Amino acid sequence: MSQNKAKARITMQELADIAGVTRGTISRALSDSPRVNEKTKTRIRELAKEYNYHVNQRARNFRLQKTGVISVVFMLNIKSEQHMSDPFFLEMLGGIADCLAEHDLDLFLSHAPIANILELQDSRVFQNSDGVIFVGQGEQHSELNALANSDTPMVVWGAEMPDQSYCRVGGDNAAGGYIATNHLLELGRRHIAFFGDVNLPEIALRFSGYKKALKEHGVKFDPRLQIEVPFEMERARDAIEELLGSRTKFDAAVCSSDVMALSAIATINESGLRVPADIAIVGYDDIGLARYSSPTLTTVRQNIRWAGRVLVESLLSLLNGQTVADTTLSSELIVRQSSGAVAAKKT
Amino acid sequence: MSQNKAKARITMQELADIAGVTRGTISRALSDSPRVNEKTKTRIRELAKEYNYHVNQRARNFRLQKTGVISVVFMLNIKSEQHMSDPFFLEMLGGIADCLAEHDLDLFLSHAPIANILELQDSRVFQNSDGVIFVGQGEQHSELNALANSDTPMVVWGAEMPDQSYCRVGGDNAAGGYIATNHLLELGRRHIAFFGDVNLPEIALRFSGYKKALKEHGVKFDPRLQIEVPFEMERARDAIEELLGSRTKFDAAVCSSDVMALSAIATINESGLRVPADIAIVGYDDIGLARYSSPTLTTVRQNIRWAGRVLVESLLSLLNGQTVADTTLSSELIVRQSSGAVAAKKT
DNA sequence: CTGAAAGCGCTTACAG
DNA sequence: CTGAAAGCGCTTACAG
Repeated sequence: MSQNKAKARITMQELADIAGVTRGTISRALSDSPRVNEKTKTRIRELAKEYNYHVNQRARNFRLQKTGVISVVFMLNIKSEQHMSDPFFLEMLGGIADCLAEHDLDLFLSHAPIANILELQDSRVFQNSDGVIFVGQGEQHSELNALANSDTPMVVWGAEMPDQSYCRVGGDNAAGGYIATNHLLELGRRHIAFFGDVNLPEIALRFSGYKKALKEHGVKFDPRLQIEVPFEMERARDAIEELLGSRTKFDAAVCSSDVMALSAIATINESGLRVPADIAIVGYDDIGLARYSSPTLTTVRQNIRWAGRVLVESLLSLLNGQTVADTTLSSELIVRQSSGAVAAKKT
Repeated sequence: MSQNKAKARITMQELADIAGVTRGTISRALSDSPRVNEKTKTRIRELAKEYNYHVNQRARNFRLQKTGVISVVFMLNIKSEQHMSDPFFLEMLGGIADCLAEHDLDLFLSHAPIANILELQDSRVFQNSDGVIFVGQGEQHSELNALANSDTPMVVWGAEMPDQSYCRVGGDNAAGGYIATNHLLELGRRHIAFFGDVNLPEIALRFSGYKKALKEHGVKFDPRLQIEVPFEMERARDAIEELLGSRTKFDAAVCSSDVMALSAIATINESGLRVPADIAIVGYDDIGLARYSSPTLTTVRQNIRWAGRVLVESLLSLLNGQTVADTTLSSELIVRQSSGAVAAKKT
């Protein structure tokens, strides 16, 4: 803080004057260079402490032409009005932030929904950081490719894509969609809806898993049960209410996120039906709240916090000039009450 | 991105050479200084576009001795293991981020729980930013005072304190505690528990409101019903289970956050009791999820996103050298199902 | 209206 | 082992 008067920050030159050496020596001593005398080092370190001197990191970073900052861009889907406050994003952010902190890196958060990420190229988002983590692909896979091809150090959370130029970390979405659907089929459900926007690559893969499970169980896919439910809560309600009102028969739903599942449960309850007795629900993500909702949520677990760590470590390797392979995190079904496999302890 | 080869970034000097002027003129033209010829300005702007030149914001900020960054420090309570992923924090972060974006400011997020904020003085958190927003006071009111007294530009979300040197924005906690308790009393509840850690200034004020309401209704305060429930979910469950196991009679609870309330509801359900029939619950904050839980949550609304904006605007005024008054946002009771005032549409 | 020059606070090859 | 000097990419008084 430059305005800090009480503990006015001293400059490297000033410390050099006090120590009777040049800035170069101070700089080397404080970065523990082998090329400076141990005695001098010790003396300088002590003086630094005494005068409360600390290297100005901004000047250092500027000189070094690096920022010490990693940008995180959440690819909020504009159409579905997803917010930063979506628990999935926030848990991911937590994992990323913790891991960056361990590496002594700062986190720059890009906020607003982004129409075209290529426009970010000239913004602070890119200029202020050493690399970028994209969470989600939105519908901008080709733009992400373009960025990666222009040598932007970046890593992307999302679905595996053909012709993908960027380093990707993501869940096994096809398997996730499959195990969720399979679980419901094994519980005897036959009219299973799929809630989610299949224009998003991850959701499309889950949808393929859903169809595969149906097929294996000899259940014919009913297109009326594929609902493009948006991630945003209010709009999710509307979509689900519409389905309920349509009288299309369904006894279960595979949702694209836990938030969507919670929204579905609330909407279903209001219509007078019960979860899981009338309609069984499986979520996706296993956000912290999933185990605390009523009923508790059966869901496909993505280890979100760990995913955040993998994203960071992958990016750092990339920045170190290493080649980094994609990572696919396995998907695991967490069985709780909402799918009807476990008896709810009264309700 | 310095590594960006495909669209190699051009420097101001290079653009100056191209334009046949000096850097000074480029600088002035691009910042729309009245001291440069309109024709020259237009020409330079066009060249900038043609050569894809954009002012290096980091050099600019360095030169200007400002960062264009605001730090946000969440005063996570270590004891109660509160996480960044707490929806309250995240919604607050959303409000702050949106408002900062409008002012073209970046957001630096400090992550880890902080034992002593004075130690932050020499970290990047402070060095990398023009000002700091603290969300919560934790138990470090005097340290916050010390920081403010050393001229750190800062603003704090929290409770009004005597001898407070910093600019504060916060809810009306005493009123909030009062209206929550009063609501339950008017519904006929008489054994109302208070869940929360009264060592935190905000919670202490809500607790005073709780006691005031009890007194007005002639209900004697029962210390066994004041439970130091931590914010963290797992630990909240433990505390609530203990109360349930103790057989201390209670028919309602005022909670210190919605997350705590959701935790309480889940715990109560598991014990075989029902909300609100057996135990009525009132939360605090009105997080997004409050209206989607089952039962939906009666809660004391804090307009969190707006609060984020007020924090930012207050800090910016401070940075402009203005004197900024504290802000107390009013508290409003949002009545939903969990308090038993509204009939749940079946359960 | 525009140029020449200093300087923000560091780091690091180059000498010695 | 340490110093003198250049330079990261800008902005802005000071001249003219």
